[in-house]
Amino acid sequence: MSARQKRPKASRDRDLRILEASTHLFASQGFERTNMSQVARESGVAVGTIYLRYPNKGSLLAGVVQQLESQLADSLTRAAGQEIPWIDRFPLVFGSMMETVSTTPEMGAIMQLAAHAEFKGHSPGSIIRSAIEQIVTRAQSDGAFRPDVLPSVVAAIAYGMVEGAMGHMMQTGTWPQVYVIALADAASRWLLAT
Amino acid sequence: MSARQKRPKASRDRDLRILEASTHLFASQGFERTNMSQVARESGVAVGTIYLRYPNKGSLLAGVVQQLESQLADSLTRAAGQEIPWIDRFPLVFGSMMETVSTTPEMGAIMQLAAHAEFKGHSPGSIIRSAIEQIVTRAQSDGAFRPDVLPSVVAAIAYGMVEGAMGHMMQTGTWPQVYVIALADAASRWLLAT
Amino acid sequence: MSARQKRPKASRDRDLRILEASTHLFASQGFERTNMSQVARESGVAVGTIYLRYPNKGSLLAGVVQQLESQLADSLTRAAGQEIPWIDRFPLVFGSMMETVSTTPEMGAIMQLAAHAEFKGHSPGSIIRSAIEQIVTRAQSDGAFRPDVLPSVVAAIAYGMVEGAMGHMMQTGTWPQVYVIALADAASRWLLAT
Amino acid sequence: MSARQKRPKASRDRDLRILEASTHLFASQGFERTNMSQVARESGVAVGTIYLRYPNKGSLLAGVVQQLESQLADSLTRAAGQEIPWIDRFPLVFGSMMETVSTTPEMGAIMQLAAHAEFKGHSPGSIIRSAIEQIVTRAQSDGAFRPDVLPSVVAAIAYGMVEGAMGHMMQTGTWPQVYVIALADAASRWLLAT
DNA sequence: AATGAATGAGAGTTCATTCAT
DNA sequence: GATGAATGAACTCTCATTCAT
Repeated sequence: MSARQKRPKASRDRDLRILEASTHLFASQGFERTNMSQVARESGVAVGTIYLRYPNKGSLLAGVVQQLESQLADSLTRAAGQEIPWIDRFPLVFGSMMETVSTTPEMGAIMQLAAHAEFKGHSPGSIIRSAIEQIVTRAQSDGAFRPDVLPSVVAAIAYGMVEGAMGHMMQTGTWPQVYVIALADAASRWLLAT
Repeated sequence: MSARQKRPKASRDRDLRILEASTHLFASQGFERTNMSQVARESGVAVGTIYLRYPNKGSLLAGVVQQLESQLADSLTRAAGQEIPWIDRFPLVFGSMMETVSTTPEMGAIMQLAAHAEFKGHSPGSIIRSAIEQIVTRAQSDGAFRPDVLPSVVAAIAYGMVEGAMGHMMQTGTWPQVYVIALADAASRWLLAT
Repeated sequence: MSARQKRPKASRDRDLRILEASTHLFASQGFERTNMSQVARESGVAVGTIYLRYPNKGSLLAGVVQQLESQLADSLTRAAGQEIPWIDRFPLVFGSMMETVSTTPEMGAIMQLAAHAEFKGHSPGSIIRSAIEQIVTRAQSDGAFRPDVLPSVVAAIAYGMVEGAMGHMMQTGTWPQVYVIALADAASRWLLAT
Repeated sequence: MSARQKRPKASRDRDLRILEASTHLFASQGFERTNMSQVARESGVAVGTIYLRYPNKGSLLAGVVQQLESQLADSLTRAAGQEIPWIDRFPLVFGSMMETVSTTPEMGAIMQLAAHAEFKGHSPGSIIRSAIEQIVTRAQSDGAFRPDVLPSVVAAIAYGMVEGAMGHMMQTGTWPQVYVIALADAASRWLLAT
């Protein structure tokens, strides 16, 4: 048992360290200014080891982006799943996102870099947009949201709203709550069935 | 007089050709994959000539971004200045933006690259956000918009909405009008004074 | 006895598989483009196992070259040993060489790579040249060949003739028999005692 | 005049220095062990400058090979053009080749490396073979050579003879004259019309 | 004896920038 | 002002070799 697990564990540790270091470096320096030697140094592995997991620099970024997007999509879906009136759910949903972003400062920066990555089948932001789309669809079938809006278009615009708020927040340092209120306000008036 | 003007004219032509070529190349290939020789070749000038106007590659991108943002901000401000009820102005405002973007295909791509540029005093998107902010402020003082929303926050979120729509449109190829309707709908319900 | 032989047999199998795979890969891709992982994969052994037999990549190539040269030298010596008039022996000798080369397509390619190998005591081609030299010496002492030619020089030049023919044949795809006739013709006139 | 020639001259000097250094390095170390930094250092130019003339390492070797082959083909053609009986021309022809090779020690080594190069339309050795082929054809039409041998096949085999002699000479250090005599002897008996 | 994950030095190539013309 | 040949630091990626298991 210990023999069977020792290698995989060390291996997973390495993987995590590589991903962490990449996230940090890509976020703080951007894609091009980050080089593989830096990632190796910060991960505590050799350059070649990174190439054992990721065939090239672009796919390393893809890994980072996917991980962060999944994380954000999860917190989003969780917040949207609570059984309380939607008018009260909105602040929680947007709050969870803004909070995830403020507590994971890399997230905002990484989202911007997505264009570089080699995404195998999904483009940047698509994981999150798809999560939003599902939430909207369900809310419509529950009769909570207006039926005359297209979930995919709502998802695209709502994702943009959050990104816009995120960007401004990170630039100005404004208190997140301000955006949560504004976002929840906008979304309620826009989407709730009357 | 003619002597004084002849050169400046040729000079301005050169400037424009450099900016056009850069816009095209940055948009289609991204920042890093575009090199100064390409820009020189497409502009019909020598590499050194570009360096007479722009101290480095980053500031060339900054010039491109600034030009495009100003263009977008102009069309936005013009559309928002028409003296018709706001409920009818919204489709025009968003329509003008979406149209500018669809007819200037470089615009969407360039916006994404902004992170690389050396901006002297204003960060990417700020020209547009600032235009929106002015429009909102004026609409509030006219009594047309709810007074209880912060113009700067509205500007950030609204800018995001358009970006989100733009991105989705460019990815899926959906007809712009779909987004214009959705954006105008969302904005009216969110912002108009009741 | 069976216990003592079982392992050696498996071991010899492994050796052969490594040599076969190397021959194939070196011949088709060249020395530098062939890497040890490929050899390991095609041999069905681990990388480390190859290093148990061959201290480094160069000596692996040396092994391959030596094996092929010995094979060619054998067929040469066998053909030259037949008890028929030399005038009839020449076509057989050159025919056997050209045939060995055409039926072992790796041979030609491998000969070219020899420069890279770490040869312990004999340089590329020397096995074959030495076989030719012996044949010439014997033919001279039998009174069949002119006595006024230096066997070592004849060997060098004759080896080159075959190589030249081989190279041309592989490049142009000409029928081997054409070269066999030419080679036998040249050699008879050059070497036979009158 | 001086203004028009100054740059090209400096440029041609550079080209020559690059070619010289490459020839020397490829010959003494082989293709893979020679790296572009070494070539740059020995040429007295920057690495990038080499890439201004040759798009990659392979084409640099191609340039070297072509230059040397042309040189050898020239000396060959010149020697074969003298108006003396063929029986006396052979020693001169082979002598010129062996001499070119002994005085240009890189030549032998470079010939072996040819496989790596990117040849635009002609494969290694083909320049020389083609020169030999022309000589044979003319000698046949002059009635000096036997008409029943194929010039292209003779060229391939004769080229091999010289290569074999060259290789042996360089390995054993034997006096070139020994090979010249043997080669001329072999060629006369093989090719001359009786 | 056999394995194969890990290593890291070293390679070829690019390209922003300079400056003599 | 305009040019573009020259520069060389810096990058990503490869792969022979090792050694703990």
